[in-house]
Amino acid sequence: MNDKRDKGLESALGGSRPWSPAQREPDPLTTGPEDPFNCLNEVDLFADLSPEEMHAMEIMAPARVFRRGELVFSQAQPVTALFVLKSGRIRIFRVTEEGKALTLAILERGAVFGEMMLVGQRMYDAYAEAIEDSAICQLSVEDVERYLISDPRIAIRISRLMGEQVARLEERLTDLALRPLSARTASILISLDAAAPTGRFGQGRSIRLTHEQIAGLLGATREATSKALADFAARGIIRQSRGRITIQNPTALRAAAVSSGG
Amino acid sequence: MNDKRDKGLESALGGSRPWSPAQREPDPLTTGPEDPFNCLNEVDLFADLSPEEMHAMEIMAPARVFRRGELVFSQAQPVTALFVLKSGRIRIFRVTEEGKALTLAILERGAVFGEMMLVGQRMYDAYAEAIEDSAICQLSVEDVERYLISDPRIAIRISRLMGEQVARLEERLTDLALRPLSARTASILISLDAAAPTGRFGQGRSIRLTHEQIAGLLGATREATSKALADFAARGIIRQSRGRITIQNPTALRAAAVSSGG
DNA sequence: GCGCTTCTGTGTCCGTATTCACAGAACGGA
DNA sequence: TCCGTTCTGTGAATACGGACACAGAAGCGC
Repeated sequence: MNDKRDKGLESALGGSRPWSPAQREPDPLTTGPEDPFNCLNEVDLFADLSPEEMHAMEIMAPARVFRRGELVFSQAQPVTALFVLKSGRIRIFRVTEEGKALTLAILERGAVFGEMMLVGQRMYDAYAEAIEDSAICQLSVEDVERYLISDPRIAIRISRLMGEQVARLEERLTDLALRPLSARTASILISLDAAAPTGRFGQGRSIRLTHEQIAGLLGATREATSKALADFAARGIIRQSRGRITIQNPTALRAAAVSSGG
Repeated sequence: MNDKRDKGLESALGGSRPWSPAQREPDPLTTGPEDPFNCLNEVDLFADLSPEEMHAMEIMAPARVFRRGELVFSQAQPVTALFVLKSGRIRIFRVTEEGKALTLAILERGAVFGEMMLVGQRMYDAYAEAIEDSAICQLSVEDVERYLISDPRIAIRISRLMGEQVARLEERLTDLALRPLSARTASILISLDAAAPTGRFGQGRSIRLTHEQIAGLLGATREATSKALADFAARGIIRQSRGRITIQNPTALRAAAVSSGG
């Protein structure tokens, strides 16, 4: 039975894993402590803290680098900390016994995860994988309990955070239940675009995900997702290049998100 | 476009609505103020309040009766209060433009809803319908803000509540995305049974929902749901009578919930 | 008991999305 | 430049569930 699960996980991770090849990029991860983004700034959750408090927290939060493909947590290494994503991107996903996976979220820099711990929940069956090399700060459970949960300013932020999450999940659930794939694909492109890190300056926004990653978010197969995307591209609604999608015609995309008829 | 939406809602409510026929039951709703369940006891959210505080809140919470089929809130009458379900049952659901509905929850006595308001969210596209005659207390936004959000004891309960909700939603989302209908049906029977109000005394537990209501929770059609249930019944896993399901073989049901193969 | 309504059981047809199976394209590394 | 890997495109067969259409059963009101 454990074999089965492991096999499942392996395929959920995308088949044969290339843990091996060394990284190419100049590795902006190991920049010194003078990094402008010192874990806790830019994180909504801590927005109410004074600079001093922020600094105190930073000291408690050791950063660690995860290579692309590495698991930040899993069932084998369950969540014992609150994570803050300093750089890179993380994919949160769940896996069934059969080895199928659904991506719950793809997080960008500044995101907090492992938040379920904050509200007395376990992260059932959840995995977190670095889809790029990522630097992550961890706050231990003890520190979190001492400094965060007790702080009413933060407590209220936690509530809000959870509330947003509930709203997003309800939306996704109804979409999945009631809308055809093409419409869901359009919807997700819209929200991914909105969430996308504002490209360098001005526009140039683009969604940097592969079809497979998008499929994982949609709860659909890669092939079906590719088809939907190809269709949008053919209609000039989006433009694609390898691992990158740019929205050309937001209006048409919004229309495609509601009307079932393609 | 408004016509369309209204039509959609109507069918989501179950086709031709029987608002008309007067109720039959001896109406336990209009019992006097000495009702043992005075809105706020038995509600987790307020568990930390002292009897005096509880009493103070009760005074602020007028109860109202909703007849079966009535809408507690909708887009037309958006949420402006926190609701506490005193008796009866409420179905929370969402509707798409096309008039398809997904049930987010079916609430039993003691449940709190409209909680999104507590965390600064609107209830987008959400409706609440009484599926039985129900008595509901309402706490106005102002009171909620004054007495609940500011109270750290309650704030922490709110966080927990939202956390549970997130966990449930994530579970449902992955189920819907990755599991076949038969397995989802089994799963939902298990959780409905667990959540079912403990029948009179001892066991005798049973799920009091129609196939259509279950289908609404599953995000499937009534027919497909009926088939799955009929199959379970044929295999002796459950026993059905009109609007009521009893689990006969929990073990087999749990097995059916995981294995995709019938 | 009678009649209406709601609920449940099936049965057929059909459409969307999955599965499986390749082929070509893009990119990175040697 | 060549090679391997990862992505993307597409096609055929299949399956699961949806849509539609009834028929019988169970309650409820009268």
